Amino acid sequence: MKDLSGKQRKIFEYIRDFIDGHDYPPSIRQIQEACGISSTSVVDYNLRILEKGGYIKRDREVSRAIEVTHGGQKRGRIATVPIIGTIAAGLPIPTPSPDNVDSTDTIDISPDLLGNHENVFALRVKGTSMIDALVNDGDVVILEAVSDAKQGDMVAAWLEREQEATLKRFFREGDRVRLQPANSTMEPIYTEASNVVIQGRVIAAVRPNI
Amino acid sequence: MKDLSGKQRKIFEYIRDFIDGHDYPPSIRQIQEACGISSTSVVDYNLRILEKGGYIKRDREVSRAIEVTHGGQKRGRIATVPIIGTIAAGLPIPTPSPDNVDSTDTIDISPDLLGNHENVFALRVKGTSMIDALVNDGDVVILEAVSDAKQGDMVAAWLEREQEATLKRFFREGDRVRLQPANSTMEPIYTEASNVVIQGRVIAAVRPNI
DNA sequence: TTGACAACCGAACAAATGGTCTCTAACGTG
DNA sequence: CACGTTAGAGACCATTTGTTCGGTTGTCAA
Repeated sequence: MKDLSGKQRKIFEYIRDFIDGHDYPPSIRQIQEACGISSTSVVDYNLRILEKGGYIKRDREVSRAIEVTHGGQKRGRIATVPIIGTIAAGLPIPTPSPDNVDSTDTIDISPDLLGNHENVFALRVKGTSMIDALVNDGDVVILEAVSDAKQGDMVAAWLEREQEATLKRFFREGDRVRLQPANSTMEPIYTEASNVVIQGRVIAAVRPNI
Repeated sequence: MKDLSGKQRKIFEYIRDFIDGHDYPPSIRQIQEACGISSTSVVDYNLRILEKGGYIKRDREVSRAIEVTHGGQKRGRIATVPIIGTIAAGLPIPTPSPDNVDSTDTIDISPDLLGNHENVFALRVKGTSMIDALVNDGDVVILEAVSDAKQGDMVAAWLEREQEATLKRFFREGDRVRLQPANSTMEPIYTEASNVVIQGRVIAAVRPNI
């Protein structure tokens, strides 16, 4: 990155930022204007250098055909999941609503982490109360908003009588429910089906910045 | 997605695939050819419908200015991290080398999960032996290849005498080392510094497909 | 039958755009 | 100084490209 002149670095960063903002690359004349260059030939000249250095890739004769390839980062499809609140033992589990989904607090993940689930949201784990689900303070759990669960699903559930939130595997056994911790060395809890309100199905968990 | 004609869906999918392949959008005439349409005006006609339906966004008068916006998925920078092997108690921890990094087994994550670390690789967790690090069978841990650690870093370490891999927080205490599990209810282990080979620093963990 | 309308075709236009050519200026090297 | 290289300026050209306009076809309801 240090074998570039100031002008070249400026061009490179402009292209990168433009793509981030517009989802398509800038034209040569847009680069020219934005970087205060007086001729398209100068832009072309420097783009050749950038291409030779492996910073970008160009398809000749095709407009806006600039591809940024640097830093091991490519561009691809990402899913931006809103983090609508926190989950902790004593707090009710937030549910997605127009009030809290347009927040600026989001997490970007790969779409294949989502499968093809819809109504996906995320919760930040507060405290160590979910440790039997193998998630700790600061972790983020990705959930699908559902109110029913199949056998063995990992769910976020609210226990009415205990007034407590929990993450467990769900097993219906007659008119009772077994809630099994992810950590197999820990004991399950049993309760009546009417005491369990399912708020979402856990589809992934992310632990950032360890 | 069902209020689209066959032709419109074909156009939409072509645009999406083209962007995935080239990192810049196709021109109207490229869409025309690829979808077997006889006139550019038909493409324009259908693009207007797609835009009205919220599937794409267009900047008028600008070539290749098509932005795909659908399914909550946008496009952005992603980091593709190679999964170079598995980590389990009794197995040596793989280290990145040209032999095993160009594999097809990768995981896509958001770059801000990485910070600005370099030499990043990933390991798939096998078995439940890492459960005291709050990671379970099938989880993926993201590591930075380092051979030294600061106080409190979460590291992947190889214990020479025990011939065992482990994920723990690292604390140097004189000529001894304390390895502290992430689960604070579990007990640390103490050993000599010479018995510990640090293979990497854990920077994130992902639990897919719960 | 008529009219409205959606979908499409073919052609043409004007703007946008990439590339190239010539010419300068600065700089270092022998 | 002569020479080559690098960096840039300005003009120009040929495509590429988005857009528009008139016409056509098929469907369906009044």
